[in-house]
Amino acid sequence: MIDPRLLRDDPDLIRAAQEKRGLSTAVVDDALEADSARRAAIADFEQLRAEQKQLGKQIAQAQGEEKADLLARTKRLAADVKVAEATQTEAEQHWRDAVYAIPNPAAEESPSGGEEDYVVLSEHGTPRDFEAEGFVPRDHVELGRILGAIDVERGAKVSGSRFYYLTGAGADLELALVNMAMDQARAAGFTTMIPPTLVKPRAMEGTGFLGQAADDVYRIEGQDTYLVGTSEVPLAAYHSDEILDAESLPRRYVAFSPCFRKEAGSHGKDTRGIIRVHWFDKVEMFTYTTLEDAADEHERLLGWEQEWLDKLELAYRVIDVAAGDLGLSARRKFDCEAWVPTQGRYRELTSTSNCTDFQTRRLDIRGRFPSEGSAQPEVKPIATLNGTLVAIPRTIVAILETHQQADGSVRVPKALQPYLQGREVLEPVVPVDG
RNA sequence: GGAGGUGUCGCCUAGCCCGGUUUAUGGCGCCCGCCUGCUAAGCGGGUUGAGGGUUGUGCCCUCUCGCGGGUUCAAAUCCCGCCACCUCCGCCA
Repeated sequence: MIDPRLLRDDPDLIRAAQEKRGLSTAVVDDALEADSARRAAIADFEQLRAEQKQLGKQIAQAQGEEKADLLARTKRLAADVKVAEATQTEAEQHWRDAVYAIPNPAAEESPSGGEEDYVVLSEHGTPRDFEAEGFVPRDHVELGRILGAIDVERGAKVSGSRFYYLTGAGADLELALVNMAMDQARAAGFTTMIPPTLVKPRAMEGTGFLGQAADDVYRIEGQDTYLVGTSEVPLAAYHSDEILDAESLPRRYVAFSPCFRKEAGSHGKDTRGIIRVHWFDKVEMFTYTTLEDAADEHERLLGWEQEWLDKLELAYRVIDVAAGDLGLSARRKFDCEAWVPTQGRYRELTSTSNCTDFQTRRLDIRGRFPSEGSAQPEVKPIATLNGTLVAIPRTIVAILETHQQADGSVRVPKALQPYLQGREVLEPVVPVDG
């Protein structure tokens, strides 16, 4: 959630932020109204409650007639207290709903506008010119078939559309990528994690996935439990209700986990292959740090993503995602998009978001800081950030298509070879045409 | 899944049976000060978090004893439900 004090003190700032995302400012007025209603209700209840407690103390000491008299008075008061408390509870719920509807204001640097209004920050490597090389590139589905690496037909047979099997070299490729990613993160100081991927509503809501993104989330029938779409969820909720010592920051975690997405509203998009699927495995980086350090950490996460893509010898660009295309929690987001030869365009491979204190406020995660001038430490909000290291299917798509050769084989990037039993090339397992 | 037990302000712990000066006891740890040539010991004080009011920035108030209800003038304490952990049994990879 946004800082409620900021909303109260500078609502115009939040209104401007809503407009930058292309959203209505009505929610800001709703929230302001709910806030003053809430505060009035609190003052009301607290006054009555204080009175009740005072009388209660007197009753404990009073005797006889005096006691009976006090009891009669406070009995009426008790009813009022009950009503005031209910009013307060309701007002706080209203307020919470209103404030929760407001997304994290986008960073000043984030471009205004929607999905198409991103800004390209940099380009790396050169897309291969297959025409100059004299052959027509095969797409990843065809390459996956030739290499015995991807089986989408049987995936659909067993689980439905947007499911697949990784087989043989494909499965080997996933394990190699995961191990390589984990090694890189470990070397950078991340703590490796295998988190649970079924979570309670608190974790889902706390990370901002039950708002506008709720349609994309699998819920377990008959249970208040969800399948996560990213390990960001269990990694953020990991420290919920905790106060972290400032000296322990930044805390960096890297997790391997499956991810589940309904892909509601993407009917007909990317129906071929494994670009957009209901389940995939991912290695995700996650950082808890101070608000002051968050922007720098965001750059570092981007740096690790680029290091990763460089090692895979892919051509990619980095974009600054526009405000209207940010998730609920993000203040700023960078996507790394790799060139996919048969699509003739860049596709998102990794993504890193700075969520500042949006998630930590919802999940009650704070930092304990030594305060200047005072002996007592200070408890303050902290920031969370996340970044993909490797989302398996799309990375496999980019590797197969980018490093394919005319005979249907695929060259293995040098850095990946040690993780693939030293293989330099993935060879076809079926006869190849032309 | 069944039976029993436990859950207190960073950690440990008293209080619960028998509701009311409980402003939740004591210890450990941590912080500040005193003492001291230095360190330790000793002595004194402080130390959950959230929210509201006031702007006198220091003070006042409310909430917080696993969570949620209930009883009562009043709940850590009594009642109901839930959750987590421990022990035993059952089942299971």
